[in-house]
Amino acid sequence: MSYQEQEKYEESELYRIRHSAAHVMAQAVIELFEPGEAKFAIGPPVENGFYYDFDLPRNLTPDDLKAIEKRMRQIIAKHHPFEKVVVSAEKAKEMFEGQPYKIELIEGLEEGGFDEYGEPLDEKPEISFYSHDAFTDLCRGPHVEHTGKINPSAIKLMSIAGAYWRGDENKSQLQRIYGTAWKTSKELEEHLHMLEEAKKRDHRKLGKELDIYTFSDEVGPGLPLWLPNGGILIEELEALAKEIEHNHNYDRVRTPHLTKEDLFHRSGHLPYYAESMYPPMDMDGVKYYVKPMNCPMHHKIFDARPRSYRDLPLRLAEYGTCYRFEKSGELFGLMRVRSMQMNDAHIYCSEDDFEQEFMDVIAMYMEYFEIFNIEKYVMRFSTHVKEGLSKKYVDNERLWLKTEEMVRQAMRNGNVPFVEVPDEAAFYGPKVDVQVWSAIGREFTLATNQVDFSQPVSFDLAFKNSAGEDETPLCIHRAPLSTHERLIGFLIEHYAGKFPVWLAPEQASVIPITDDQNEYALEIERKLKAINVRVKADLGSDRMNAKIRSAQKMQVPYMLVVGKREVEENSIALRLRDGTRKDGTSVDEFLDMIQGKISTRSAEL
RNA sequence: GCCGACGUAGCUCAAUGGUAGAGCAGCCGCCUUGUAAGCGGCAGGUUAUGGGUUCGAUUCCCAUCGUCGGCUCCA
Repeated sequence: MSYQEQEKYEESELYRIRHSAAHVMAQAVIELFEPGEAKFAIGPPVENGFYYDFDLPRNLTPDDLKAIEKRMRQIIAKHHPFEKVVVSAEKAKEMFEGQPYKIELIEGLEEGGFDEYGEPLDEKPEISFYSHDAFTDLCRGPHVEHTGKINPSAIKLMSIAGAYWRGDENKSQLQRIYGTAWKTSKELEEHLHMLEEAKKRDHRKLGKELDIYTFSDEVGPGLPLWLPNGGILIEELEALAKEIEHNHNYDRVRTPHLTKEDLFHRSGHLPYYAESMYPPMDMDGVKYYVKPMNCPMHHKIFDARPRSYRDLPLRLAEYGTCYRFEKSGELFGLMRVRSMQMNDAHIYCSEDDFEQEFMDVIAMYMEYFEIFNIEKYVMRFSTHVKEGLSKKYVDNERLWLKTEEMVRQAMRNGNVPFVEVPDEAAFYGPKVDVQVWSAIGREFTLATNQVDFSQPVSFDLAFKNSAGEDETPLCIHRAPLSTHERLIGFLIEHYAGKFPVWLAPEQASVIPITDDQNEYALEIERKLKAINVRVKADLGSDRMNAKIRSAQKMQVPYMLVVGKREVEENSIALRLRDGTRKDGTSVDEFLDMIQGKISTRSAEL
């Protein structure tokens, strides 16, 4: 669901159904325990369903889930009406005695401060309850008229998960039950089918099947090993990035993986980012850290000699390898790893040049998105919050406000739609991220474009302006192609393994029908290799059908079937990955065609 | 890191308180084939690791490691 659609969803019938289903589920869960034993927290509708969080005397099991679902159907069958009452805060607290989470919510509402997610509210809301059958919940609604409006054959409890109260890892951990609810059983089935289909695109599954990457317990969690096919993807992506960056006047640099501790103190990574860094290693009493980001080293390159305004904007690019100590539970296939190569660059510019440089990066996003046919994404403008200053964010409110306004204006002037998200900035400045979704619906930041007003100061970076005075540059950190890891994880799912020809690890497979055509197949292989096509003649003892099948499974874009006829005609029977056949294609014609597809990075076969 | 589930051959999965079996992949042979699996054979596992219970553990228990579903966090 996009952010824009959220407003409409809250007014929909489906939203009321799901919200009501959450209440029914809560009743069923509470009934499993002695009165007062089960504490319940919140239970909102979410995309495709709902959840409810509980604090229970014991852990729920999958068998409980079945029992809860069964009980829900009984409650639904009784057509209990949902009734709303507005009450005073005192009365509300009285009624929820022994329910600490509810009391906390009521106190939040009473102060007019926060909603059920702990988000600040503009005005003091009324306190209302919704009741059905024997269950009453603090709730602002809305609900369906009665439980019978929930279709008992269109609901399903999906999973049990842990979740922190108010999303705060320092608070108690609750048990969350996720459910899905629809209007009809057909919609439910379609949803479940869609989840199955999504699993087939999961990059962890396809990455294995297509021999792209692997993990080894001995190497370590979150440290992917790229197989040859993955190596090809990386090289193609780097070639693309280098080409585009060349066109946008970037200079390429290279920096080491290790740095002395002091550099990261100066950059602010220590302490702001320390939690995500691998612990230091000690060399003769000096501490070294593996780098979680490339920026400090690029700053030193900027500072390698005195700079003039004539040097600016200075754009330093590097596919830098970084290491971040992500918490174990945060790892996720290729999308969230501990070693990564970033499509990194740092742009040093004057304030006057800022808008143009920032928007040039946004334009670069668009160039890439066109090449990859990426259409579903959201630009997120992440800003600081005052309370985070000196804790999560460098302590300079004036520059935060100033740079945030610069970004806001630049995005508006460029007519780029974005959503603004407070309290998600980098420690050194505001940023615009591109959010995408994995096949299984998990949200990820793909590209990023960040302003940094802090590090240039702490690194004493300066250039002589045209008046001959020292001026501090702004720094833009940007990664339009994300990291190889996350981008490739994303692309595997985006293409469902069917990479465009230019990216495909194996671009063509020559398939002789009998051994008599082996020589001819090798000749075609040679011709293709000569124009740098990744091709293999499949001379194995399998029958042609089996060879086609294995090429199909590896999503090879072109299968060149050659039999007696083709040898005589100096042609190929071309089969595209999508099943299209072009028999009698001349060899020269095919050479031209594949070369064209590759050189233009065509999305078409 | 936290809550929960899971961990059998390269892959997908089966079985059992008496030291495991299939399909695919691999290797060898036969077949010489016209657009998604030709046939036969061989080989492959200290059942993640380390303890414990037991006459006996892969199966039961504990710990560790890893993976997965979430939470937190993020490129």
